[in-house]
Amino acid sequence: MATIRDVASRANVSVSTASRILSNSTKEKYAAETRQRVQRASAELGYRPNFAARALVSGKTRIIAAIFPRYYDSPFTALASLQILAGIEDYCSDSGHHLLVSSPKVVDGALDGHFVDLLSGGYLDGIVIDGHFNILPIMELIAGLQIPLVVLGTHPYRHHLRSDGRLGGRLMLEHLIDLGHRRIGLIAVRDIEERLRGIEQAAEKHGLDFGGLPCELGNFSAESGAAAAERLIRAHPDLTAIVAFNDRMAMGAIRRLQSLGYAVPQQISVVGHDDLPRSRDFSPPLTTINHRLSEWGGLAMNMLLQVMRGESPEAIVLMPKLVIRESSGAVPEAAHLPYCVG
Amino acid sequence: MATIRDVASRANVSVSTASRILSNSTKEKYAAETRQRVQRASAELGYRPNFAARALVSGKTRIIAAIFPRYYDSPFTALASLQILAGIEDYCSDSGHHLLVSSPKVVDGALDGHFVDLLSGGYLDGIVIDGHFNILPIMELIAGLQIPLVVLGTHPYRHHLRSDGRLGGRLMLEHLIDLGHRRIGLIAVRDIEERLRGIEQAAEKHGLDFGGLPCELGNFSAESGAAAAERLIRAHPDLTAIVAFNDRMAMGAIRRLQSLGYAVPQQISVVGHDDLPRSRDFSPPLTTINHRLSEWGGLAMNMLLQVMRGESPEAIVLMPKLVIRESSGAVPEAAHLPYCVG
DNA sequence: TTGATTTACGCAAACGATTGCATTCTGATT
DNA sequence: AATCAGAATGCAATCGTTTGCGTAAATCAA
Repeated sequence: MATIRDVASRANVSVSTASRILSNSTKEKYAAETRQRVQRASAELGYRPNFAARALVSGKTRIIAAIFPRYYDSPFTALASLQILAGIEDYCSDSGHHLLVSSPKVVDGALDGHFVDLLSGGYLDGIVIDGHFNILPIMELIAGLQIPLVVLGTHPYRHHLRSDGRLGGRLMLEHLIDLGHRRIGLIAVRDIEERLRGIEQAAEKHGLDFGGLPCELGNFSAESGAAAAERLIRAHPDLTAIVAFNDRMAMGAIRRLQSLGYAVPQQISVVGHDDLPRSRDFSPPLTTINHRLSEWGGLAMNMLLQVMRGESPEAIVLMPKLVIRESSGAVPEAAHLPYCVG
Repeated sequence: MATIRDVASRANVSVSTASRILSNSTKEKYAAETRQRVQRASAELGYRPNFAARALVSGKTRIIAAIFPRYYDSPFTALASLQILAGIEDYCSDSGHHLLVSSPKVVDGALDGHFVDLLSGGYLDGIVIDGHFNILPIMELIAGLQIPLVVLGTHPYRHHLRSDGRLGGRLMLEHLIDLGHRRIGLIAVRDIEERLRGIEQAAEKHGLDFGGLPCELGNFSAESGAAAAERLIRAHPDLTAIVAFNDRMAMGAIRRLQSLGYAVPQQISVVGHDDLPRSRDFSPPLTTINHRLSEWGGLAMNMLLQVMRGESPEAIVLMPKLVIRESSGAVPEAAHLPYCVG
């Protein structure tokens, strides 16, 4: 590979002259003729500055990392991660940066050496980290290194970006309430506190007894959703609607309900959460909550660039959107009978 | 950040001694006591070698790139890319490397400067590139740079890894033939040559007139699959099976067939291709071809490491697997009637 | 005792860029 | 003629490592 020395000697100038001309330094004046000679020599040799040398003197690598901590065994397998990643990548190259992805294993709060090397070795100019789970050990490490950082998710950090989880919960329940539902079952998941609080909020606002809502736990999977739905409907045959904490569980629930003979949404409505691509093609198409994931990457990257410039951007809290499709409908007439008769 | 100079002076040794001890150079002998002093100083200061300095002298960055060229506007949105990426990431950190992802835009065979910088600037120790589309311009650039490379897909390169597309096609059709189907429609896609050849091969082997198979074109989307299926069944009401070139089109086809009053698989069988995660949960669960994508990342990374060590590993051609589920079944009795009666 | 080895470590030159501080040159001004 | 300003360019230090080679001290063989 041609070095700047080669360019300089081919253009009959000193290395420093070549360097300044090639980096478009406007501070120094150079004769137009000299500029041309250097540019031409550079082009002829196909010169590309060596990135390591540059990084060494400037302290900048133009590399940005997207960190998706891995707690169980799964890396960034979730579709959400991919969407975010794609968004970041887009803006990354637009701003002249390269994107490095890392899924460090966090075992008992200890970070593996390889990952510490990445952060402490000066590889990175900036970081976007998925903070939907516990990232304390990583945050501490980064704090000591002063690397510009943006956190995605609920982790409290000055520069962060998240969706309003509580609003997400509220929208789900209020939608059902608006449709006339009162006997509503929950398929929840541990550690999704905000979403539950949103549901509580909506319940209280509309005079529903939150504590009295039947609730079963799932683990995100379709299978767990199916099982939970079956437990719910067996214990409470009068339910007219179910709120599932994610789309996969909602889909599992719907399939199970259907095979138990319930029509969705004619007899029972189901609303999900996350708006997976497939939720639109599901039958029936799923009513769900969209967290605008496709915007995250761009927004995060934009925020990070600001931090890197030394600015101090405000945290961003995105409003999720209710996506009404066909898995939710008005309360069936029969369901009103108990009220009419009793 | 502490430099090796700090470590050296704290341990009262020269920089070179510190360097050699810290990098576990076995060539030189050092007193056990000296070793300890250096190690301790390093630990106390939290020393981490500066990666740029290292890269500058060694010429190695320990960074590997996964390149997913972007032709239309979509980057690595496809689930397949994600699976592969996850696999690569896994093995990457195991071997002490970091993973950088890049989705260069290729416009009229021209590469953007930012991407050229990445390759020519010495950022990378190795590359895994998705070669399912035309990557000639990128390949040329890499060739001139001598960067160890592994190609994923059909691009002919010494070190490559791909799935046997022809076998994938054969398995689909043979499965249907085994079930007794003879009147089979195709929902194909342009530029997927091998898969079609596999189908042709299977047809001829079993005495079916390949040229006579009804065929409609789709564009990968569920919607296009639905439309193609409708055209097929209207033009050829006697079809008992449909081969779709991917799962999304297969699902679209099934939904459309169902809404047209056909039972799948009782009246008509449908087989897809790719084995998406959702295909298992579809109703009916899809019979499809699995290309073992989850193995790709690991295999590619392993091959790349060999190339980086100067070895010359053989190309790998993976055998896809037929996954039989419930969207395909035996030929309906009625379909045999024409043969019996005629 | 002397010369040859070995052991344990330090000196200093790379690697390829950037950049503060000269230095040279050309006119213009006094 | 001397001085000076500014334009155009070069010198050399620097970033933090690695590594070839040199060297002092200790050990050993004869």
